[in-house]
Amino acid sequence: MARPRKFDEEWAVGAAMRAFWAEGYEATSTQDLCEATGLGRSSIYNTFKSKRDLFGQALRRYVEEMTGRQVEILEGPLPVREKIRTILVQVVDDECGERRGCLVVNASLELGHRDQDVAATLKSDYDRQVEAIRAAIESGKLDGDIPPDRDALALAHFVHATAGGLRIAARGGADRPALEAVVTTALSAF
Amino acid sequence: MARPRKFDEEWAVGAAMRAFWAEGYEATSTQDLCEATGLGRSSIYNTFKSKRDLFGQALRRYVEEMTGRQVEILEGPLPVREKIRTILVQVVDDECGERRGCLVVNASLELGHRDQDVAATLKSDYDRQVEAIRAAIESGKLDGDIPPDRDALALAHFVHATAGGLRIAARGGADRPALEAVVTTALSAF
DNA sequence: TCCATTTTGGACCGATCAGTGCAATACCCC
DNA sequence: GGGGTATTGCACTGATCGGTCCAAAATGGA
Repeated sequence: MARPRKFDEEWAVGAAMRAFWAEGYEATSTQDLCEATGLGRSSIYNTFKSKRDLFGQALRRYVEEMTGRQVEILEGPLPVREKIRTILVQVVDDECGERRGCLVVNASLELGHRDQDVAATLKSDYDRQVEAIRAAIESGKLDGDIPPDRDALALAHFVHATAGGLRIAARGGADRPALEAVVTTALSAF
Repeated sequence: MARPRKFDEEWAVGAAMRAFWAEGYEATSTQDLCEATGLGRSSIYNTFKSKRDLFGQALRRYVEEMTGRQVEILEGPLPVREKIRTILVQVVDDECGERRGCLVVNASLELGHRDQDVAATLKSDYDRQVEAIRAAIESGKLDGDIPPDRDALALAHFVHATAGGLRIAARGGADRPALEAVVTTALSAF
């Protein structure tokens, strides 16, 4: 009936996600998006409503992948303290090694306060992460790994905040030993 | 000898600081800076080398004021746990109340990885903050408020990271009870 | 008062921004 | 193999970006 697409939309969202991830929203121009996806401007604007819309899809893709991976760990077989340690160490490795940062953290600061759609995505991802951590801690109580009087929800918020704090600290100049000290100290709160 | 300035340079840096603080570096245009400072473009470029240079001065002003205030608390008369609590609660109030955020956190993510001068300012501020916290904790050991076997430097990195984590969490949608839970939990690590 | 010197306002610069318009293209169905 | 249709490349838009230029204005010293 008509000329078919030369590209896969899902793949394009992934490529855009990596571009936004590396440079941030404002710093990624539509030209950058063309180069990252390999598409022309027309194809991008024909497929996505706007740069903002494409970012929204990229962000949703990101949280789905990343938080999904995190939930896998939290629902896995490790003792709960090891689950938490794994998550925090992953952040440290991320920031010290490939220095990729986190699209959610970047988006929270860059757009969270002025884009309703982004804010909603971030909030629901926040809730999902905290709930997964809380559930893992609760089950840790049943295993006897966590004292039953500890507030699981508070600990979950705490773990999540610690992960964010590690990322900020790394960006602010903290080196790996400093970050590892943060992880060790955070775990001592359990 | 020559025509005198109609404005105070220090005041202009302060006004620019507030503009960058509210909107971020990229999102604050030179036009915004003119309006915030009340100066014309010529005056700004005659006084400061560039937008980047003005930002550098604004950032240094910010860390001097903010970290100075924090050091005052840390060197004050409170018991050390109360010092830490005060600092963390101040972050919570900041984020929940006036929602001003923190220029250091914003700059870390926006410019820390691509501006040498900014990175150096951030790193030296990081070191200054951690050192002040560490010193407070050490003196807390002498007072018997902190067990002497705790690693003061690790705790200092931890406190600093927690403050950053609170800010990220707030931007990501965490409400006040969640942030207060983080503070309480963090203090339980002492 | 007038000169040397600096600041000031505002026009202006080339570059780049997000987004649009359109003609050429390439495909599927008949 | 032609006709209908969605996609594609690319030129183009108006706006805005950071930064420059220059003439007019304003001052203190002579």
